Amino acid sequence: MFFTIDPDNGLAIYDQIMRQVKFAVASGALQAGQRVPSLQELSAQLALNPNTVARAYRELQAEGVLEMVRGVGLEISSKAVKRCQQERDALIRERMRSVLTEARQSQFDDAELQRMFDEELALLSESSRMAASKTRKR
Amino acid sequence: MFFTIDPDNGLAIYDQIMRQVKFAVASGALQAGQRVPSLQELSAQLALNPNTVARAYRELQAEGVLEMVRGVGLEISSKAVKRCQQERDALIRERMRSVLTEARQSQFDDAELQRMFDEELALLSESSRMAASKTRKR
Amino acid sequence: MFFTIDPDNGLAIYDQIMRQVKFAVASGALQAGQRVPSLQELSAQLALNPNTVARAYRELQAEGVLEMVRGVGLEISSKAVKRCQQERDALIRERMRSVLTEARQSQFDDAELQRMFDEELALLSESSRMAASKTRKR
Amino acid sequence: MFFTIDPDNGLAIYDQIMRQVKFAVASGALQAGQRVPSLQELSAQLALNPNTVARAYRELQAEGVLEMVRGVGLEISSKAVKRCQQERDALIRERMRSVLTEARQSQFDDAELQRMFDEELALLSESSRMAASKTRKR
DNA sequence: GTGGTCTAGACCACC
DNA sequence: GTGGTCTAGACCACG
Repeated sequence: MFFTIDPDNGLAIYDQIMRQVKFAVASGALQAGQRVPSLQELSAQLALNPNTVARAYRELQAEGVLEMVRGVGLEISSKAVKRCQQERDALIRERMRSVLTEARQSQFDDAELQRMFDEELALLSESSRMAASKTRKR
Repeated sequence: MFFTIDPDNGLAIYDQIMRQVKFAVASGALQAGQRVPSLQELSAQLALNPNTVARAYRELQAEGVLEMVRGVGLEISSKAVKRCQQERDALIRERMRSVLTEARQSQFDDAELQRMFDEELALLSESSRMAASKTRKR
Repeated sequence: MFFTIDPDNGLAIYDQIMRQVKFAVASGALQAGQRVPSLQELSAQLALNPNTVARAYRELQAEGVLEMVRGVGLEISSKAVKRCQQERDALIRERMRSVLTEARQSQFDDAELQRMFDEELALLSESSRMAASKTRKR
Repeated sequence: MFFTIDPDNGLAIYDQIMRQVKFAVASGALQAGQRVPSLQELSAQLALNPNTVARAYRELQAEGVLEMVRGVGLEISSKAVKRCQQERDALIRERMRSVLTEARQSQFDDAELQRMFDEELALLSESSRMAASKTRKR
């Protein structure tokens, strides 16, 4: 498991950790029942204070994403997977709606929006293709 | 000028004011040279602490969107219009890109994304049509 | 609002604060919309670190008992009252059941239990009467 | 001897073991002089870390409930029975008092409390009757 | 003034 | 070894 933290992100660090855990669960990178890095491990790896990681984990427990196994550590709750996926999908749709709403208010018409959508999608595919070929070369 | 403020928006109130001013400039609702409501007027109208409005206006001055005219008040800078439009367009494109990026990372494929895009756009057109017809009836 | 904290209670201090807030809400001592003491006030009054109080308040927010009003403070959510009452009642009934269950397993019969119940209730009424008369004298 | 352990009980596992041993002594399920399962047996049976069982036994020895008999194992101390019973009774009375106190503070009046008491007792008798008839059928 | 976040480091209970 | 709790004190954003 690798997390990337950006302290200047606007989002609180504990929140970034929470999101990345949920995202990993939703995408299957973290399976139900799988252990999550210990407080000590993760705080060392990310060069953070253990309390910061502890807060993220504590709130993930409160949300039912993580479960504690005494003397062992924290692991992904089996009930969490579906919820994380739904949460992620709802989030994306919500953001899509918000972008389109704002664009419409700014007098963008459908054709312009479709063009912007296509351009960005193409750009994205391009860059992911490049990343993939880069990986292959390694 | 009518602004709508949502205190539970996550965004700071002063930021919401700034965005709405810039948005109004970009869309032509506020023209260059036009006066902006005074601190007292706006804070009273929005039931906000004058400090909050003051901060928004102060930062808009710093960005060159507003200009102080002695004995008159604050008005829209003539240089501001183009910049606000560019800013708005860049912002929307940026957000579109960010949504698509995140969606791709969540294993959405192009077809699904196009479908979601179309659905949300249709929904939006529908609701704006309804709003329009409602307005016509008044 | 007066809270009493016992550091050697077994329960975490932040938990004691949470319970007492919920209890005060359930019993009507704290009304919906009413402000709760600020972090600084309460931590000073209880001689606690502000972080400890902050955690209690943060989790009460997460549970929907408190709501933040920016620049003002935290206040009792209107939706919280009923939930706090139900929570309190369920808790008491649950504990009553647990005591009776354990007593039954220890071969107490109904008559003995009823006697113990009456004795303790009488004792309780006695002591509350004394407290009341003491208060009256002040 | 059958113990039931609930890892998510709030109570520490070693504490649950201690309570159940004392409870069995108080109720006569474990007689004075009777041997208690060995560390290995009990830890295997309950799927627990032997250290956990060891700690429970160690503290029960310190309290004088268990006695080490060389070459034999741990057995129930003869002095333990009365003390366990008293402890149990005091515990139950204490918990009854605590429930009633809290209920009173929550504005329950005597009639309500008596009703809750009767209901829960009836429920309990009901369920124990059902369990008994179930056992008879086997 | 309000709360929010983070760091640093302590002690504890449990396995 | 695991996480849980608390303290002390810093800095920031917001109103």
